[in-house]
Amino acid sequence: MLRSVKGLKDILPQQTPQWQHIETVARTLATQYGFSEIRIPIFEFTELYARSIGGTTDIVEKEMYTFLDRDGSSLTLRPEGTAGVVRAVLEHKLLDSPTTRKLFYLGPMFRHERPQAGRYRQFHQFGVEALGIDHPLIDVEVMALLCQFFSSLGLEDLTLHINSIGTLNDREVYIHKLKEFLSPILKTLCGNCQRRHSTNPLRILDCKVPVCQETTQQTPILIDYLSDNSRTHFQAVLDGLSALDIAYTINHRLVRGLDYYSRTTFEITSPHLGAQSTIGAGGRYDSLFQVLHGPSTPAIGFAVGLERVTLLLAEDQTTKKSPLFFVAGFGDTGKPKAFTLLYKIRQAGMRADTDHKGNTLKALLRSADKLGADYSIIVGDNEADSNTAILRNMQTKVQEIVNLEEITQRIQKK
RNA sequence: GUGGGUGUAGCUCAGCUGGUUAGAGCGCCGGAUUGUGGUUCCGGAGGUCGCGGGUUCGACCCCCGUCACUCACCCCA
Repeated sequence: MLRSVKGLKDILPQQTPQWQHIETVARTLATQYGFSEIRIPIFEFTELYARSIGGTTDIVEKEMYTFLDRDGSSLTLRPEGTAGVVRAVLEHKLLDSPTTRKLFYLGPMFRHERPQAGRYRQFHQFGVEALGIDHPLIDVEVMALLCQFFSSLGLEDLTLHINSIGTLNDREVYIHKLKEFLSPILKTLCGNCQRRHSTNPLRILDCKVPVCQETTQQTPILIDYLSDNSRTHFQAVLDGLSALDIAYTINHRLVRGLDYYSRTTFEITSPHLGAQSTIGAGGRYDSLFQVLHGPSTPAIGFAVGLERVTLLLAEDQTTKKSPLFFVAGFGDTGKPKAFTLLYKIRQAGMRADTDHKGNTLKALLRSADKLGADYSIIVGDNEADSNTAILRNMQTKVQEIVNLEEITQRIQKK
């Protein structure tokens, strides 16, 4: 049997109402907060991601779906949204208009990871990007939107973790201190962390190995090494969150994985998800524009993993649909008349269906029942001859005879 | 890339320490006379027991390999 590719999921008809709901909430809220939707390509030149995400990150090193185009250029399925948005913004000079500096997107991303609960090779993200605004209150706005998105969906028990990883300079100073502190006790750390010490020392902070957690209790704290600017900014963000009554936890270990982050970083976690507990995360990326040869532009954004959101949502997200009319036509004259009627009802904007195979009233009503019809419209030869139809309420079994010409008008009110 | 768990009907699962025709519930299809569904009753279809090899008189069951799914590590949304 042909199967789907590993790590890819079909979203089946039972689940699409839930997805539509999530997407509607995302679009509505983002719009309320002043963001406009942008739709960018699903693949880009590999260079874009290599440069923006960072050459030593796992994403770039081993998780990208990269392939050669016919002319030999290297293309990559987007592993995240920010890089593409920034590219599009630069390409179309969107920074020049105040109406196109706050953008949001919705769509699939691709990473070649080993699938796991809440982690897929094609997954969907809802993300926002606020560009060109340095003010700490935009950080607060973005986090407020993120929190409101989750609460609108009815998610509970979530924690907003926040930290500041400072500017590149701040971090250099800190990383130096950190390595200095860890050097003498390096042997006590796990093998992974011993390696990280030289490659990516910040990551040691969020190592889950107990020994490492223990020893890193005593390490210098990043926010103690922030420059005055970064520190003031961070404090203003925290004050802003408090002013809005948004609960947060300062998490000194929160260091984002992508190279382009700076200063404010945040993450929302749920205790109900197993190992992949982060459902949304983001932060500032003030230097990304320059990395991509654009003008120096402060920016902040977040991305939400939609599959993880669906895992937290109640299964029975039954969305109310408009009533379904089942047209039950049978007999030599009834059947054709019913088919025209079916078309007319649909043209009038109502939801209607039939069963072409059913030739007896019994079989047709059974089909109506299985399709979950609210009303059946019965057109047998008798009805066809008198130009009428029987309108049957499937729940109450109440029936009435309606003239064929008036039927669409008659049921419009149902 | 590394490790653990699982793999029997469309779905959820049963199948005793290896023993011959592999079962149940749900679902699906059909019937219970003449133009009225859901309930009930009756009947039916549907399975290379993931795949390949081995041990055995005999394997769904034991062994090896392989694939798939799944969870965890790594990392991330």
